[in-house]
Amino acid sequence: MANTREQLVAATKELLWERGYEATSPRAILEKSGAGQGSFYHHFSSKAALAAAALQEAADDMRCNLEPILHSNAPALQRIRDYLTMPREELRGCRIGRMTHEPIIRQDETLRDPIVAYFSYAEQELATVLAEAQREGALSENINVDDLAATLLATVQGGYVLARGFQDPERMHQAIRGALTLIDSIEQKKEV
Amino acid sequence: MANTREQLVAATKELLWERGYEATSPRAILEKSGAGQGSFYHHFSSKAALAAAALQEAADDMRCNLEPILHSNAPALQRIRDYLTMPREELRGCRIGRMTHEPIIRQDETLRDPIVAYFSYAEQELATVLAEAQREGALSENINVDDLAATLLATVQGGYVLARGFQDPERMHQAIRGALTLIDSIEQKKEV
DNA sequence: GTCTATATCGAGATAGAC
DNA sequence: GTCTATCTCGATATAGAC
Repeated sequence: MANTREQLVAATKELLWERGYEATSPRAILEKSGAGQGSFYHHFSSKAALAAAALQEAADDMRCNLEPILHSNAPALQRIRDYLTMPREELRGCRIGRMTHEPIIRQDETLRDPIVAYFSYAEQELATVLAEAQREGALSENINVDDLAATLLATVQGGYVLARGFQDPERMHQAIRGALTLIDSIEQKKEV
Repeated sequence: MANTREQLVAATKELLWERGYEATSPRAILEKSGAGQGSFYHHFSSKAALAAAALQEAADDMRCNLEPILHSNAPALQRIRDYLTMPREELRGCRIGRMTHEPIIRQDETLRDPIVAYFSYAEQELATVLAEAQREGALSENINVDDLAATLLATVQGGYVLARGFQDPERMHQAIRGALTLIDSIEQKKEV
């Protein structure tokens, strides 16, 4: 079947999310995907190659989730709030962010590429929307939008870390609420 | 030697920081510590037990680093800034935070305990200092200090994630700068 | 393209001598 | 308390038939 390959990738996406790279064995991938031993190494040269394909897909998925939120019709600062409050699987962690501490990604460029690509995209997009907010007069021109974009991204990533650490989704919500409060505080209200 | 145990723990602390739990093998611990096979299982019943001891020490170390910064003579909000800008090994990641995505911590309470303890301590301390800032008149009473404490902690944890993802320490600094800007923006200056 | 068999290696732990 | 020998298992990959 031509889509055995797809099933391998799909299974790997799930397992990488749940367990990370180190803890995901070819055996587990075969079981989850229903594929056989031979198929694995026919379609991919190694576990790392399969993981790279899976991570690439995961990053693409995440971009697709982000895109409509940051490009809606809402005022720019509202889109930032929408980003912060979009639904997340707090306890599963970020599919991309959770990979950053795996030893492998320091050695294997192809595995780090999707991570860099996603984070670059997200930071860039957030910064763009923040710049729009400045043009709309909702945000002071003194704010460095690149820095703030990084802060927002970090808050979300750190929110996952806290939620995982405490095994409690509320911990991420708390961090997000704090960020929302800060956004509220610096918003420049229009005269009425 | 009585301190073979200590050397096992010290080596494990390093390896956990560098590679995490899954990727740290007993073999590597033995090599790094210079201890022998027998010593390992004499002093500890399992890899998990040794890791728990090592994590506990790491968490204690981190508390010791935090304590003087958050209890200095500086004004409360300055102590918050000092926390944000304290030196960090950006590319190594957080010894505690990096563990949160390891599958094992969902099952093993003894491994999650030091994580929960450290994060609880940090959030609590940050919230206390923020409340002091409110009493000093530097911070609006409208701010929920628990939420903001979580946000700051998350920013640092997320900063590590970004720095690791990009393999670039500057990414954490960027996130921190954004947070500092937000703190500046909400600070209530005293009349002169 | 997929299957089964097989190979190599290291992980994690135990046993019993010293 | 430490050593060496040993055990079992799974991770990762290869080989060659179908």
